[in-house]
Amino acid sequence: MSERTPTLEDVARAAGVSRATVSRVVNGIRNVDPQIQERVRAAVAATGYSPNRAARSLATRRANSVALVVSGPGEDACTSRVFADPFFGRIAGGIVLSLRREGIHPVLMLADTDEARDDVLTGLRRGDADGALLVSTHVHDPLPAMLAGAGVPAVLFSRPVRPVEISYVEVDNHAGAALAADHLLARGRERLATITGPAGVPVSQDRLTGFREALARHGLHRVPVAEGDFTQDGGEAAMLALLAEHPGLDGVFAANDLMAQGAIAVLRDHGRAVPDDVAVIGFDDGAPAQSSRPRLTTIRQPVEDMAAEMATLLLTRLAAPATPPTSVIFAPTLIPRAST
Amino acid sequence: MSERTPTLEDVARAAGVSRATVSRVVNGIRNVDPQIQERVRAAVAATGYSPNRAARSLATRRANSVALVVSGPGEDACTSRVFADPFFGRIAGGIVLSLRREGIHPVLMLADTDEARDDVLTGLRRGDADGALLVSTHVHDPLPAMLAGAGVPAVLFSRPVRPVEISYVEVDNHAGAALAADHLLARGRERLATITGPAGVPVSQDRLTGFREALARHGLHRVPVAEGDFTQDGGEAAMLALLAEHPGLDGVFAANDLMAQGAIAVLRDHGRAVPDDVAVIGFDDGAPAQSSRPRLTTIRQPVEDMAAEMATLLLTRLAAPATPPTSVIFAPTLIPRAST
DNA sequence: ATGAAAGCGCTAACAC
DNA sequence: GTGTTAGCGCTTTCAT
Repeated sequence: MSERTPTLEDVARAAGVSRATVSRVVNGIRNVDPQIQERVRAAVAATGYSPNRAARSLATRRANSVALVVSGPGEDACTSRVFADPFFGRIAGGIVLSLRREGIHPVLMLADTDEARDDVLTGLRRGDADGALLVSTHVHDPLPAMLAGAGVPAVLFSRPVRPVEISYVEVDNHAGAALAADHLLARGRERLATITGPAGVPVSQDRLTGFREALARHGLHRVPVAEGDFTQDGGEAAMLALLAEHPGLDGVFAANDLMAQGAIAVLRDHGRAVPDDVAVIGFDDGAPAQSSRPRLTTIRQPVEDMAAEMATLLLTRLAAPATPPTSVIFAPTLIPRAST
Repeated sequence: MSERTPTLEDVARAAGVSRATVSRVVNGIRNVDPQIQERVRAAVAATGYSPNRAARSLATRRANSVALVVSGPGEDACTSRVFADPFFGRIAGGIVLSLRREGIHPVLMLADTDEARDDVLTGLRRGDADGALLVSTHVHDPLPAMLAGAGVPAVLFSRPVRPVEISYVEVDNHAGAALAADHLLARGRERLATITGPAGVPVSQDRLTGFREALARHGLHRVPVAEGDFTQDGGEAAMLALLAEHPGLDGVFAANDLMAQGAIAVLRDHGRAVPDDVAVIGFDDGAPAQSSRPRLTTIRQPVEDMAAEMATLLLTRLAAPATPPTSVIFAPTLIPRAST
């Protein structure tokens, strides 16, 4: 009838052994007589024992948890919108699923201001979590460097803008863009243009150069470029600019799906049928691509797999702290749909 | 040069007082001489002290953290998609922001299978987290009842299907639907129809009866109804059915934005201009509503505020465990855009 | 192979 | 007001 949750002590008493022995069994340490092991296991079941995290953490000096930190721009309105980005959702899902196999749950942190970043860093150094999985939407995010500097084990989604000694996962953006170029060309499109992400972001640059180089291999040089910002509105504006300069274009590669959607909307407004008059291809293959009209041909990033790999990389690093930073690059795939 | 993080003991020594006094100052407990308080504060700053969570939890028997549990259907593919739902993202954002003021970060848990639910419950009972914020996408989710039964403090987003003694926040769905009805009528639409969410879900039912009753007040009875499932595809199918039966309709209320988008796509495919021929209004006001073409008129749920309230309710309950379950209902607002 | 005992860093009675 | 002291529940040498 006691409300107290059972402790090691209780199990030990029930099994007629010492706390140390129970601890060994619970933690799967060898050198315990099989007979005793059995007795202890029975006692654990009988008492309904389950180890206390806090006590364990205190003794081992490990939190046994990792932080999932979202480092946004901090423009207030955007702050909570970061989470609403389906892209983040896919990452979170992949991470949760992967971490769960190890029985650990991520702690959600938001690093959207300098103060918040300091708090996150302080917490991590103090050991609130053993390491961090970082999703940065901020171009010049100082957090990766801060974490690396503080020696906090961390893994990024996407290569940092400035080289930092830190692990990360990334899709091969260059190859993905080439896939898009080849696909448009294979569809017989020749007057191509592209809508890029914000300049200065590695992802944008890689997709642009990948696209350009693939076209160059086919003798196409000087492709029209308009800069977007990865939002639908940005895509619309860029498409307008492109159309004004090159009314005869017949194929567009947008550096992400949202901008592709914006481009399609503008094209339709200007009487261009997609894909009959103009073919459009995006990048990501998130929910927007699958529900847009027409369904969007796109370059798929295996986001969930990448997120799972982030978790794996971090856990590996935690298990063997000497492991040097590692990066894993994933292959993109072409998903042909109705927009090309 | 020591790598050890400073402890209370270190601060106490530096300030020339006892651990207890430092603890009091750190925890803002009165009855400490202002002079000494000052000395302690200085020592804290000098040593760079920051309290150890595990030790504190062990001593207070409180984890000082809350769980954010997502209880999905467990159909594997859907599992990680739960997170990709922008709706969940908005909730998560609101919760993180609200919790942060208290210096606490939510622990993300996924309860998508019976086993996972048991694990979550076990962890919560053991005190891994002091309480739970539950977002359930599962219609007949057993978790709310499990939590209530185990006496775990919890707050739900949305009223549970079966009445359970548990706190929750909810938008006034009935009133929201009435807003939609009144708006369509005010726009001069008279041949109305509605696309509902899955039958059996309180949200669906409330929105349907709210819509019906508002129309009835204006003398309109027997409005055509088609059941959807809150997805865009479901909305498309429902719209097709509606159009087949009632080709002359001039206004549609979809129980959420995604279905409204599906409806718009189908209407366009069938040569109906929106809003000229048919006005469409949705519910939620998430990202889809703001980026669809035409921009979607919708009923806004203040999701972020609701999420923040969830956190507040839980923290209140944790501070005063005797507090009975409370529910807070939020007012929806009409957001007129281009689709009506 | 097992047990005894010393902490891990903090809080909370209780004494003064 | 402040200090002393006894744990919180677990891991981990160190003996045996």
